[in-house]
This record gives sequence, structure tokens and C-alpha cells, in this order.
Amino acid sequence: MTTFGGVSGAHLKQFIERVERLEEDKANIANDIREVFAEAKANGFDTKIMRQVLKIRKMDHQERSEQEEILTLYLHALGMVPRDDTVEEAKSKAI
Amino acid sequence: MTTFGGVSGAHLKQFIERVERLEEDKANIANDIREVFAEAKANGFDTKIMRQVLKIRKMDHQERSEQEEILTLYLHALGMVPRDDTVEEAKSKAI
Amino acid sequence: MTTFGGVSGAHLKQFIERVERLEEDKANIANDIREVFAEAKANGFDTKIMRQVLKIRKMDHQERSEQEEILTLYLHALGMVPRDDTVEEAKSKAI
Amino acid sequence: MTTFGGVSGAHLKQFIERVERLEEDKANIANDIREVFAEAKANGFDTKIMRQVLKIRKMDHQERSEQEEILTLYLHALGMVPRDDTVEEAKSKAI
DNA sequence: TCGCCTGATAGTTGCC
DNA sequence: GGCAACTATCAGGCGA
Repeated sequence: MTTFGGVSGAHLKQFIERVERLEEDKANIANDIREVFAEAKANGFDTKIMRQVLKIRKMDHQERSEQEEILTLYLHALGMVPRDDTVEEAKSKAI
Repeated sequence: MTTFGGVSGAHLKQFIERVERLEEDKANIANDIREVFAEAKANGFDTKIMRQVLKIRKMDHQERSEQEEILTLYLHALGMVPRDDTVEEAKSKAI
Repeated sequence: MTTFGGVSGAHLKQFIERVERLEEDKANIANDIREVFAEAKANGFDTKIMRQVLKIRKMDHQERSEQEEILTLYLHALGMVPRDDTVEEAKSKAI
Repeated sequence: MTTFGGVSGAHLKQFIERVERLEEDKANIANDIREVFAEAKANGFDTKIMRQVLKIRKMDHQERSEQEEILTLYLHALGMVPRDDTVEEAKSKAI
């Protein structure tokens, strides 16, 4: 294997190309999102407001995640290591 | 269908949720990219250099795209509306 | 000196106004640029092509900068901390 | 003079380079602004809040400009073509 | 002239 | 904690 200063060129190339493929996928999805907004706009929706809605919903989810995290902390503090389904159960009750 | 102020809630919800699903996919891919960098780092590669390599490769691609675009612009400016294969031909000569 | 909550109003005002003056200068230059484009357009030049030319020239400069940077990174990675004139020498050979 | 398809290369080059010089100036000013923020930060100011202050002041100016514009419109509508100092006088009274 | 759309800019998040 | 990449917002330019 070709190496320069102890660096494997082939191995490096693998990593570089994996990142490039993933970034291509990410760019494609970004395009898809743009298309959804365009379609919504064509249907008379205000994209700026849609973005605000998305932001608020995201914050809600984050808040919920933080609450779940706090719940887990409490359970640990109480010596009650939560099984996943316990947390699920607790969450469903909390809703 | 339920509407508020002439806005279809159901229709809007469709768009919002489509965007949310796509953004979730995008976030997952961003995570994958982070993991690839972490793995490369664990294999002794310098992520700073990797990022630089990626940046240069990206700029190369962009520059090629830009130059193809300006070629098309020139052809239009000269009244030579390019058929696709004409552009392909010109590009291959330019290389 | 007047302070509110330990914040010096006068001192803050100095900074704010310096930024505002600079932003005014920046806006003026943006206007100058617009005027140059308008003048070029009045002389029959296609501004779209001009912008494309500018973009490519900018990318050329950036790419050169990026490549110099990665050369420096590589030299460091190889334990060859570059003196400035060494880099200059290497770059001139690379050209 | 060299021309391609009726396009003067030399003339175009003049415009391109004028724009590039102006953009360089603009970039320099942007750097200056960044330095002012850095200096303010080093003096204990919160740059995020500073930016908000700047935004609010900018909106105030815009609001004032709009009011001046409306005043001018009214004066015209009344057959009173405003001399500049008249407007200045009216504005100072309005404050 | 108005609306769209792309490019510039400001803000946020993640990395070092 | 500072810095850089990325994202979202905004304004100017273009075409209908």
C-alpha cells in the first residue's frame, strides 16, 4: 500500500469518498426540501410562516427531549435505572 | 376540510410533516458524516487536512460547473443557442 | 460615567457608532458597485456574464489560497514546519 | 482594440477590475467591523445584544426615512414642492 | 412595475 | 471559549 509519511493514501481516499457521498445525499435532501416549499408556495401557503411553524415545532420537540432527559436524571437519582420501555410508559402518561 | 382564515390545516400539515421527515433524514446524514470523521480520526488521520482536501475537491467541481455555465452564457450572447450536444462537444474540446 | 447594570452607556455608544459609520461606508461601496454594473450595462455588456466572470476569478484566487494552506498543513503534518520563504519557494515550484 | 462578437475585451476588463477593487474595499470594511465587535467583546460587551441594538436603531432610521418620504409626498400633493431646507426644518420640528 | 429568485449577510451550531 | 462551517433570512436584480 502506498504511504507518505506513514499516511495510507488508499485508506484516506476511502474516508474522503465516503464523506463526499454522504454530502451528496445531504445536498439532494436539501433540494427535496426546497421542492416541498416550492410546492407549498404554489398551493398558496406562505413559506416564511411555514418556516416559523417548523421552528416552533422543533423547539417543542427539544423541550420535550429536555424533559425526558430530566426524567431520566431523576430516575437515576432515585436509583431507578430506567429501562427504555419504562421511559416510554412514563412519557405517554406525561402527555 | 377544516380551514382557518381560508387556510387548509390538513393540507398545510402534509407539507409541514414532509419537511420534517426530510429534515430528520438530513440530520441523520450529518451524523453519519460526523461519524466518518471520528472514525478517520481514530485511524490517525488529521481531520483538518481532510476537510481542506474536501474543500478543494468541491471547489474544483464548482469551478468546472461555473465554467460550463459561462460557456453557455457566451454562446447565447453570440446568438448561438446551444443544443445540448453542441455544448458537450464544445466542452470536450475545451478540456 | 453613566452606567446601567454595570454597563457603560458612553463606551457602548462609541462602539455602536463606529459600527454604524463603517456600515454606512460599506453601503456606499455597494452602491458604487451597482453603479459600475449599471454603467457597464449601458455600454452594452451583459451583467450576468460579468458576474460570472467575477465569480470565476474569485474562485481562482480562493483555490490558490486553499492550496497554499493545505501545502502548509502537509508540511506541518510531516514535521517540516515551514519558514515563510520555504513556502514561497515550494509554491513557486508548484506553479 | 480587440473585440469578440462586437465586445471590447479591454473595456470589459476595465469594468471587471473596478468592481473587484470596490469589492476588496467592501471586504476590508467588513473586516474593520468585525474588529470593532472583537474589541467591544474584549471590553466585556455582549456582541449579540449589540447587534440587536444596531438592528433597532437601523429600523428607527428607516421609519424616519419613510416618514420623511411621506412628508414630501404630502407637500407635493399640496402643491408645495419642498426645498431641501424646508424639509430639514419640518423634520426638526417633528422631533 | 411587481413578483420571483438568486446571491449576500447575519445568526446558530458544532468542532477544536 | 473561540473559531469556522452551515443554515436561515433578507435585499437586490431580473424577467414577465
